Amino acid sequence: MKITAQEEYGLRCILQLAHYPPGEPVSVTEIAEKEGLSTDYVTKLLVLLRRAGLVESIRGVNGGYTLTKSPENILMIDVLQALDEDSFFYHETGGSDLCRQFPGKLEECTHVKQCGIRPVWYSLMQYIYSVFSHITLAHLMREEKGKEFLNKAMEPQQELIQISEGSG
Amino acid sequence: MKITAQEEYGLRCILQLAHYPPGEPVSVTEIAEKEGLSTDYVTKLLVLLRRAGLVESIRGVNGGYTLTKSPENILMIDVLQALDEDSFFYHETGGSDLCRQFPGKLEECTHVKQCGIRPVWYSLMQYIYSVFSHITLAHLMREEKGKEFLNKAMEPQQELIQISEGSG
DNA sequence: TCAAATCCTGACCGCTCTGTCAAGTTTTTT
DNA sequence: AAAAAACTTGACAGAGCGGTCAGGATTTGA
Repeated sequence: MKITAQEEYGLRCILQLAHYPPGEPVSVTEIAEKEGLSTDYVTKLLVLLRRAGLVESIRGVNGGYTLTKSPENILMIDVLQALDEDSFFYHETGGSDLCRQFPGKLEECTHVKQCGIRPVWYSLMQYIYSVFSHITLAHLMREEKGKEFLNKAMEPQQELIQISEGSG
Repeated sequence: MKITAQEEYGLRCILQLAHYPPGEPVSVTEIAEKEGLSTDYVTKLLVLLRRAGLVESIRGVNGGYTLTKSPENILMIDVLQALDEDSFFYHETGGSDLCRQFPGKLEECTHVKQCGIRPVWYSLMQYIYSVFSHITLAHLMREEKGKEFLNKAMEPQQELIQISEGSG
């Protein structure tokens, strides 16, 4: 299980933008310096975020990037999805969609009917999706200042699957 | 965020072994057929599991692989770690270890002192680690038979970080 | 109008991951 | 012994990811 570089670095870049007043564009050069990344790479990441409508660009001298919404209204889930369309937690259903990524070569995935693994992935996926749906850029900024919010965000938001823990 | 192919397929293979009585070796050929994978690939996966001490091999005609412990005593966390040493959730500390994977080029990671992102990764990591530490191969087999156990396994096992959810 | 600052885009290179191939070793059976 | 069934190992090819490069377009300011 891996976090991709695009997710990590892209999230850092958009968080940099959140530190500036709305309407004040921040140049790629500045973000790159602050994060220790190349300007070309930061550009690539911001393009992904722009295509997702999370940031917008202003060209020419004194141009740069700004958020399209206030940090309170930008969800971590949307940022991560913009940076990796095939994220683990981004599968709409608990059905065969989850199997499609690792099909094997059989006509039908061996596990379609009696799979013990898929429900685990699915529950985990739901949980992660829920957590990232409750965290905004504003939360991350508050966390930077030591104002922890995570305990609340990490609480499961729903019943997942019926309990039935018999003896060993 | 991604689940690697090795994690997915390796987990499936060891779960196949769990379906057989202890001491009865299962050949690579048989597992490969059941999962729709090539024998060479299944071999590669089982070697990883063997090196981690989770399965053992018996050579020669009528040989194959068996579990080294009963399914009740094989944890999903150990299987996944055997299949991907660099898993997201397998970082011992919440310190700079988590940053080391995505350092950027600065002398010191920009985020060492005031990082709003790392605490999120760390909390999530702890949660996932905890979940996988409570799920055994026996659980997965019960799940196959429709005896759900997941709700209990998905419950957070500990306080994560101090609550402090102020307004907006 | 020219230079500078800035964003835009696609091609590209190297590395890791995925999965295969090939040659070899061990054990059983006949 | 010889053949067959099985595991062992390392090399390797293709695809995808991570990150760079080069050339172009837009805007501002002198």
